[in-house]
Amino acid sequence: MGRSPCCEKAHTNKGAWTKEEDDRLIAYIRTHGEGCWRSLPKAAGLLRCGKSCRLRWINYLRPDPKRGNFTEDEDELIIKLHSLLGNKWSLIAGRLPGRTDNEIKNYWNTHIRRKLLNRGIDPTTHRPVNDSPTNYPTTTTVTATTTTNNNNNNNSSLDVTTISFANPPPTTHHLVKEEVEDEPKHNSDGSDHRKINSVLPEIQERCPDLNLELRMSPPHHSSSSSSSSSSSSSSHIHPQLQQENHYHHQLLKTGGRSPPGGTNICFACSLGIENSKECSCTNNINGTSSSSTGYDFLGLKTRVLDYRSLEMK
DNA sequence: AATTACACCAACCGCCTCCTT
DNA sequence: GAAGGAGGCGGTTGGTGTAAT
Repeated sequence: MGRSPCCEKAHTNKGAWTKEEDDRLIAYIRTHGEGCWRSLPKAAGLLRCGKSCRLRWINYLRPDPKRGNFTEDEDELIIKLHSLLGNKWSLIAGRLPGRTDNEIKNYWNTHIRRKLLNRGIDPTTHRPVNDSPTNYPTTTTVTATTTTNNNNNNNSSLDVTTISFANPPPTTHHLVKEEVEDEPKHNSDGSDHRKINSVLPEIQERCPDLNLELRMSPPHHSSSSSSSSSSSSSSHIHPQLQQENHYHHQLLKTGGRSPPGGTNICFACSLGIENSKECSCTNNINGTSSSSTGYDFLGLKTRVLDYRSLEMK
């Protein structure tokens, strides 16, 4: 009946981890690296479930510069991401460097929910609490309207498809209003924020409360002129990588907006699942996947599970 | 000072997805 | 293509600390 348990429950410890257990786990992973969580406890001499080891490592033991209180910027970013992604804590965490899904989930449930309720916003729907749900369905009935534009003067004639997932609600939502008010503050560098912004005015007029507008484009080739700064493939990559840290920092300041150059990525990449089979994006070619160079529709880094790239010291 | 209520968060549980055979 | 295993994810629980009465 049912699944076999992931471990021998009768012979495993539960509850809080002791210092000794932590030390053993750290020592083992430092020596052997992550992976094979099922066999890890036995190999490390731990009476713990493999899942428990994984959770302990990811959430608390792995090297991580960021612990402690969330900043106001992070708050707002989480709210925005949650309005777009829902309870996809791992995806949200992937866009908050140094934060874990569990941490964000807990923080959401204890702080942000209350914060939104105090603002008069339903934390689930991100709409005003007194709005009737019958005015605009929140789930399932997704009306995807697509429009295809042949892009002006590009030789590649990029087809950009805009998909609208939300019905137009009757009232203005103040959360989005905040975003609109914030918008001009961060355009001083002349970067390609307009790629998003050019779409936003109409969207926000139609659907000011929940922006699920996604831009889809054909596979982006390195020679495409969509990247205004450079068209050379390999020489184009490294400067972007060099700017990664800068964008990570800008991310929290801007609340996540398009990077300079406005890289086109596929829908899968935009959701941070660029390695999935849904990915039709050629950013993956030559190992330069969008996880290292791409940005999603918020202009946020699409790298997921950043901790994997952390080196053991 | 004692008791109760509340807030926080680490950890567990079960389901889902992906990968391998 | 099917089955099983392993890892990952989201929801939930339970222990602990703190504030309020």
